[in-house]
Order: sequence, then C-alpha cells, then structure tokens
Amino acid sequence: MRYHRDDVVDRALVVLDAYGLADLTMRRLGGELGVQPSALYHHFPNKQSLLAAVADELLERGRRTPRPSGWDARVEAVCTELREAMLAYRDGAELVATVRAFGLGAGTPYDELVAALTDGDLDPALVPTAARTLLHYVFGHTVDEQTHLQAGSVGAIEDAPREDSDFALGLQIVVDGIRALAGAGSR
Amino acid sequence: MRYHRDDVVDRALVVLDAYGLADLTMRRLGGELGVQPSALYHHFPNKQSLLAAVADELLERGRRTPRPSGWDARVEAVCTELREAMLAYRDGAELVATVRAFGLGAGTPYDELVAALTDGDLDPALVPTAARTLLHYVFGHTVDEQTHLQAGSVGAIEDAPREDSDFALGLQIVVDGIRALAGAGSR
DNA sequence: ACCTGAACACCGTTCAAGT
DNA sequence: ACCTGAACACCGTTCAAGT
Repeated sequence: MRYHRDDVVDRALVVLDAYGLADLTMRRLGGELGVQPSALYHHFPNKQSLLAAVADELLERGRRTPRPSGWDARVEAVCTELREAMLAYRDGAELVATVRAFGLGAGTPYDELVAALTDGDLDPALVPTAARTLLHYVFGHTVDEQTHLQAGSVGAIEDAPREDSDFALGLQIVVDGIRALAGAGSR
Repeated sequence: MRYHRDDVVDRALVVLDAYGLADLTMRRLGGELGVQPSALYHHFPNKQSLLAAVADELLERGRRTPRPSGWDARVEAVCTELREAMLAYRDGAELVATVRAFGLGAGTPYDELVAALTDGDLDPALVPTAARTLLHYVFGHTVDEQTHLQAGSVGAIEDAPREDSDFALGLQIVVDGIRALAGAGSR
C-alpha cells in the first residue's frame, strides 16, 4: 500500500498515543505502516521534521476557535487550549516542547498571545517577553503534570481537579504580573 | 588507572562542556577515561543517575552563598544563580531540565524558593505553586537562551546584555504576580 | 512518486570473567 | 572494588535500485 505525508502523520499520532514518545521511532512507525523505515525519508528529510509535523497536527486538533473578548480572558483561553491540546495525547507536552526547542513549528500560540497582549495596550517592547513567559509557564507546568499523571497510573482521577486549579493559579500569577507591568507603564 | 564516582562526574562535565549533551554518551565518556563503557556501570546503575549526579555537581559549582534579606530579593538571587550556573556549561540548562523531568536530583533551588516565599508571608497554600512557576520560567527561559546563544556562534557578545535584561524582565513579571497574589491574601 | 534491501555508524545495558 | 570483552537489542540515516 502507498501513503503520503498526512497518512504518516496520522499514524505517528496513533503510535505516540499508544506507546509514547520514546517508542515513536522511525523503525517502529515504518513497521506500523508495513513499510521499511527508509521509506519515511521520502516524506520527511529527517525525524525532527516528522516530529514537527506531528506536533503541529496535534495542536491543530486541539483548536476550539471562538475566543473571548478582553485581552486577559483571551490570553487565558489560548493557554488553556494549548495545555488541553497537549494533554490529549500521551507525551504530547514533551513532544511540543521538544519541537519548539529545536526551533521548528508551533509558532501559532506565540502569535496569538502577541496579538492578545498588543490589544491589551501593553507596551510593545514588553509584549514578546510577556508572551514567552506565558509559554514557558504553560510548557513547564504541562510537561510536569503529564509526567506525573502517567507515573501514578491509578488514582489519576482524584488528582485531575487539583491539577486543573493548580494550572489556573500559576497562570493567574503570570497574568497578574503582566497586568502589574502594564499598569506601571502607559496606562 | 582506576577511578571512583567523583572522577567520572568530573570528566563527564568536561565532556559535556566540550562536546555537548548529545555527545555525552556512556561509550564516549568511557573512551575519555580510557575505560570500557561497561565499567561506568560499576559507579552508576544507569545513564540517568549519572546525568543526575552531573547536574547536581554543576549546580553545586554555581553556588554563590550569601543571600540578600527580603523575600523578593532572595527569590531573584536564587533564580539568577540558577540561570548562571546552567549557562556556565554547554547545554547546562537542557541537562538540568532533563534530569528534573525524570524526577531525580536538583531539588535544592525548589527548597530555597519555598523557604524564601514562606518568609515573605505568602499564603502557605500558594507557596508550592509560586515556587514551581518561578522554576518553569527560569528553566524555560534559560534553555531557549542557551540554544539560541549556541546557534549564533559569532555576535553572541552583542546579544548577551539584551538576554540579561530580558531574563530580569520576565522574572519581574512572575515576582510581581506573586506579590499581587500575596497582597490579595492575608496581608 | 513511493518503496525495498542492505549497509554504516552508532546507542544503552547485561553479564561472566578477570585482578 | 574496579574493570574487560563480548554480546544483545536496538537507533537514525544513506543510497543504489526497483515499480
């Protein structure tokens, strides 16, 4: 059977969710598709760009488009959506963080945060730093959370609500910090 | 020649700084020591615990002990020291973040932040979240920073001061956010 | 355009055996 | 206590060749 790029990405997400990022190897993915590992190099120049495509698709699937009005509610919506998109797949947070680390893909959340903060009358010189600080929080928290959720397989149901409100609390710290900085400035 | 644990850690830091985390393999480290890779398993049960020991030693070497008084100045001192310790070795931030991700070592900065925040009269229920939020920021920013510094080999001298003040700005956001939360509470 | 088959240059880890 | 030598079960990537 013959595949193209999107089939490979789809199957990679299945393998990721079933076996985790460490087992998402070119050889294993080839095996799942009934194809030699070298065949994947027809679709992607290397594993990094395959992972970037998988991360982008994962984020795409997590999009819930209607955004609230008000810059702070919009910032919170973007961050919450990002977290939930990553939690929806096993090792999703680690995957997206890894892809971001080597400078590929996943630029959409950053751009959305920049747009929201700009609408909030934040000094333009502070916008990129504020946006990146939000992303560092979301990635850091969600990677930790997902690691621990997967570690304690049983009893995860009880921990889930505490994690939700803990995420909201840390997010509130960062957003309040941005508000403090905005207040000290032009407004 | 015969080594013990500390010799192996010392040499691992040399290899890390010279060749980077990706090339810090059991085989390469063995080679640098003039020893079979399997010999390293006499000193460490696996690579993860070797890396944890290397990360701990890296942080140990970065300690500049006198701490300022005032909870916020102390928080900033801990975060700045942590960043500088990681920047002192190639891929230092990635190493420490990786070790932290699989739940080993590097608990000292967290404990110090908890102590500082507790002294700052922050509601004890908020202290762990505030401390982890600070760490997410420091790790996220420093990993990004170190990746980009290493990418643009030339001209890094010009970028350094901008990175310093950018780190301080993001840190101010988080600290101000904590202050806002503290103000809303018991004080 | 999409894939095979074979190879290259690596990994971490185990384990019996040596000193 | 510290190390050797050999093996096991893997990796990502390249490349000539096939359809």
